[in-house]
Amino acid sequence: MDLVEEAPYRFRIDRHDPMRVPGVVFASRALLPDAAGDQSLEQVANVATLPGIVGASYAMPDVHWGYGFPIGGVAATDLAEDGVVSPGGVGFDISCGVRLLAADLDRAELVGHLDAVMDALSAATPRGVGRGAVWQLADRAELDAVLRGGSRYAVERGHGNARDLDRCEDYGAVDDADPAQVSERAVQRGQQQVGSLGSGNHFLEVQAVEEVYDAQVAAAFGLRPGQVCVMIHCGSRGLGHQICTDHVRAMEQVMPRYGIEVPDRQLACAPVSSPQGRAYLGAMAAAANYARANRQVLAEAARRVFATRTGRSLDLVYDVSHNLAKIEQHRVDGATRRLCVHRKGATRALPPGHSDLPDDLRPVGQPVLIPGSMGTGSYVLTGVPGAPAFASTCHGAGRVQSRRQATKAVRGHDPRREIEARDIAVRGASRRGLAEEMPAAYKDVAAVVEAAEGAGLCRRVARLVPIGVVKG
DNA sequence: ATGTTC
Repeated sequence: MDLVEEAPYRFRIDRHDPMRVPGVVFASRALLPDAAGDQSLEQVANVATLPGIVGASYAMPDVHWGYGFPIGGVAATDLAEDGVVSPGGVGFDISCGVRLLAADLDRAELVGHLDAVMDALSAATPRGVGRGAVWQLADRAELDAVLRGGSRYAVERGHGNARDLDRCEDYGAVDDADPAQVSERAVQRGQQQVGSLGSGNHFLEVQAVEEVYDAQVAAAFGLRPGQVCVMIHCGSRGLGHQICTDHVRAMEQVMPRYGIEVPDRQLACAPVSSPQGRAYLGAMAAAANYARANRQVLAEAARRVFATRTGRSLDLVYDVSHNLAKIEQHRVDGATRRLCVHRKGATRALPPGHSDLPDDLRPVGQPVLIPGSMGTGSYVLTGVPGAPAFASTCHGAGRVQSRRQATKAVRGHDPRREIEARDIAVRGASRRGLAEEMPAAYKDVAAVVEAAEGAGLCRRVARLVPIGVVKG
């Protein structure tokens, strides 16, 4: 793959047939994927062949190999040019994302309570593959209410407060969810998982604000040095996974009908305006709302723990997804166009002044939440004006080892002890689960964030360090 | 990521 370094932290893959647009990779040279074990740059080029794609096929600094599209990829298609939507451009974990809560508590005040808080969070957070959830939905009708209403419905049912919704992307729910496009099997998988963490890289962490880069913006976000926070990273569980599976299959079957050819069958797609495109977007929106409700009720469970064990509250800083496609308006070549923006392992990063931000955040921009690898720290960023890639930035550290490689790499090591040796309390997680998530399996999140900022995608606001982690 | 291979 030929890369042209066209600016600091910016490489170009020149357009060649059948690409419709170039590829653009935002990264330092050191962060570029290793071609030997990772074909994500070929995937960037493959995505550039999609009908209706505009600008470029973009990759964030944490890019790595994924299903069809790279994880860390951003691609926008023009609705007026028969642009397509592709489930592979969203990923299996639809609306997987991050929620950050800030405690009215300083790190020093938590010291004596940490074990009790961690034990209580562990008990209050259903996790791992399979069942167990905070919220027992009454019936299918209530699941449909979750699919339509997301965090708004959760709050309506007592899981949180009205102010929470101002601090959620889309005020807690996306429009146009269509539960009728969610298969019976997806419904069955989703019925008993609202309020569950899942496994893999999903976690609930107690963290502390270690460093503030912009005091004014941090204060507007509700963050101060030394403050205790809770970060939750999870998604739409089996429901989102099943929806992705179902709609990839449906699109594979109809692509010839639309005359669409793609270089990888995992790029299955259909025009946004087609019945299959609309069906996917309706089901995807339902899964997005499910994921938001999931994070809302997990956060509420964490709040109850903090109230009981410390007497302190947890205020929502923000909740944002990093696996989603959205219909958005952007300026392209001097004209405003309606685009289907796919962000897969990429986070929306609205700049200051954006009309979709609530009043108190509009002057400073959207909080962007970046979880690091386990035990290494996380970042809070904000959007910047005039950024490339349709107001998007990175989503995390990004894998450099496959799960299999990571499992092999810990032979002869004790992963739990190595995390605890960093003064981080660990609750839950199998040996293999920890092995797959060890820092060595990931890029350095600090380098990823430096590259994202250097490329003009976002700006650093604060860095958080882990105190305790609850894992599946 | 995932009732970790319909």
